[in-house]
Amino acid sequence: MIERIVDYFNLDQICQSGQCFRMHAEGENRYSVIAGKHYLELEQQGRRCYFDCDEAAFENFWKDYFDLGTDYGSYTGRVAGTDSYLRDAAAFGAGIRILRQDLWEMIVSFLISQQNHITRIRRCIDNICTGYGEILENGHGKAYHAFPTPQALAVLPEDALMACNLGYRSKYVVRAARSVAGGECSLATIRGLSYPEAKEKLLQLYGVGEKVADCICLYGLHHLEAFPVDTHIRQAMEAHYKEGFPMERYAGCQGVLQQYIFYYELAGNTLHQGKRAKTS
DNA sequence: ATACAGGTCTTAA
DNA sequence: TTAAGACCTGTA
Repeated sequence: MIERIVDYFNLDQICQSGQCFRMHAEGENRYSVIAGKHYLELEQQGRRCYFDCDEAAFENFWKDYFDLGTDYGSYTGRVAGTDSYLRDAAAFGAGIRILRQDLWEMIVSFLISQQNHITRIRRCIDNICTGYGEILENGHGKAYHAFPTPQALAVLPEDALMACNLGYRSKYVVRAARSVAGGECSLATIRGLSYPEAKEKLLQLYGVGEKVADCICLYGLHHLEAFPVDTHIRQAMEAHYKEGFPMERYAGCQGVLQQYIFYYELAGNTLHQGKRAKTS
């Protein structure tokens, strides 16, 4: 068990921020995460965070995964004092981090994310993992499934994943798997590219458009200049940035700010609706 | 009930 | 180059 004091780190916010679909709430302040072949349970009490793993696993994997070497105050500190909306959003989601997730997992996850609710995205991903992911065992003897490899999905018929409730996204995922397994799309190459180059490569995958490519760049390659624009961000832009979002001012960390805005729109609105539901 | 969800592709002008 | 339609399915 590793204990760390962490600022700008909030597991509940990270879990709900819509970037990781394999992090689950397990109980009061407890969460589990599966990433690659790794499994972790962790718990947070205020600034104290307890990672249920040994020193080596923490130092070699989880520290990087949660981007714990980065001071997020260096991002929030750049927000213009006059931009009260963005300051509110950054304060609201102050514990969010851009996780450093696996590229292949992000390609599949965000192919599935299109025209979909977060709750259902999670279920879809659970389904393909239990259906096609390697079975592993954590330190406590509990079984879990790794994310399916490109090879495991590449051999399926294009509509096979409709059984996992992917709907019309099934063919996107299977074709992406074939591109990667067949070598036309090299993950290793993409990892070495700049943001514009990586995005261009990703756009060649069937089913990957502007928005999904940006999500993959942001969460799977940690290109913080990627700024995915979805329906929520679009609405926020129309409401608060009619002249356009100041990309130049925030050059190099637009993606982090996008995440604050996204979470603020999503979780902020949910809270709002919750209040309304109670009074009506 | 029913519009819409962390969009993209296809087809038609 | 732009614009409408189709697409699976289940939440809100």
